[in-house]
Amino acid sequence: MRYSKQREAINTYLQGTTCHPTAEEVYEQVKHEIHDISLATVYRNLKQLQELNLIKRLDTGEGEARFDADLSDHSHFLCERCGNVYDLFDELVAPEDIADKLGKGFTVGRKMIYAYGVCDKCNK
Amino acid sequence: MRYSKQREAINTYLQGTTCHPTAEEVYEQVKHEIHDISLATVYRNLKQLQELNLIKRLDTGEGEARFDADLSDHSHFLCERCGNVYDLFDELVAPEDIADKLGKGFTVGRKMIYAYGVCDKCNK
DNA sequence: GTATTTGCAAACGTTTTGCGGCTAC
DNA sequence: GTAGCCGCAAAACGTTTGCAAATAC
Repeated sequence: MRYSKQREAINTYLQGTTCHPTAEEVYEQVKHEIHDISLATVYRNLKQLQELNLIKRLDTGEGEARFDADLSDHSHFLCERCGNVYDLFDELVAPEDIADKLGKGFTVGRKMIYAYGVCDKCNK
Repeated sequence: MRYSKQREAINTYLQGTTCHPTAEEVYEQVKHEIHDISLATVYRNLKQLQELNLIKRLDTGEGEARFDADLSDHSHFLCERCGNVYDLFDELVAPEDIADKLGKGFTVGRKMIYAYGVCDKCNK
């Protein structure tokens, strides 16, 4: 894989944020630095970074994917009122637990946990 | 809400299957019974049934949503080789546990757990 | 020099919507 | 009679792709 300032900028932005942006949001942010970057390039690089296991893709059910550079085994909480996505670092279930419960012969590579509700700020 | 034979057929089909079909698959199946049903009607009714909490929508990250009439609190395992979706009925985490771990003020309504790997049949 | 990446525009697949006609009640 | 539903076709949406020009090395 060859260097490109576009990929560098996308990766750097994702590494430095905890806000789980969508592709569109990544595009808007990186545009501040690289004015003529295209949305297609953002999508292409997000896909490559996923394949290199440098970022994770979150399919939260909102219609558009979100991206997360934090590779630690954690879950996400989506506030249905404000739309914020919160990290939940307590490991809730280990992949091995899931494999055990599925039964003999199953191999679990990864898991995604999404919780939905109302956050503390919106509950006030 | 008014009765319609289309909605009835969609709901009946979903209640009677455990295969987590996509909208397209629901359409293909229900067409056996109602030959001139349209895909738009399937989508409209799937959305209504969701809103009535009669079915759940699964966003597995495959690009298309799947639908599940089993409302019990369970998880899903997707085999990345054969594409099958398996139910996992052992309750892995309770919503209350998640709320506890998020902290004071958070309310968790529902959660979705998706595990990915290779199933017993494909592992042979 | 050449293989990879880019921006652009067009295409894609899934889902939603506008509309005029039909149906439940 | 009328509000809600239908089928159809077109639009909308997020995402991917084909292409010729630019870039990394």
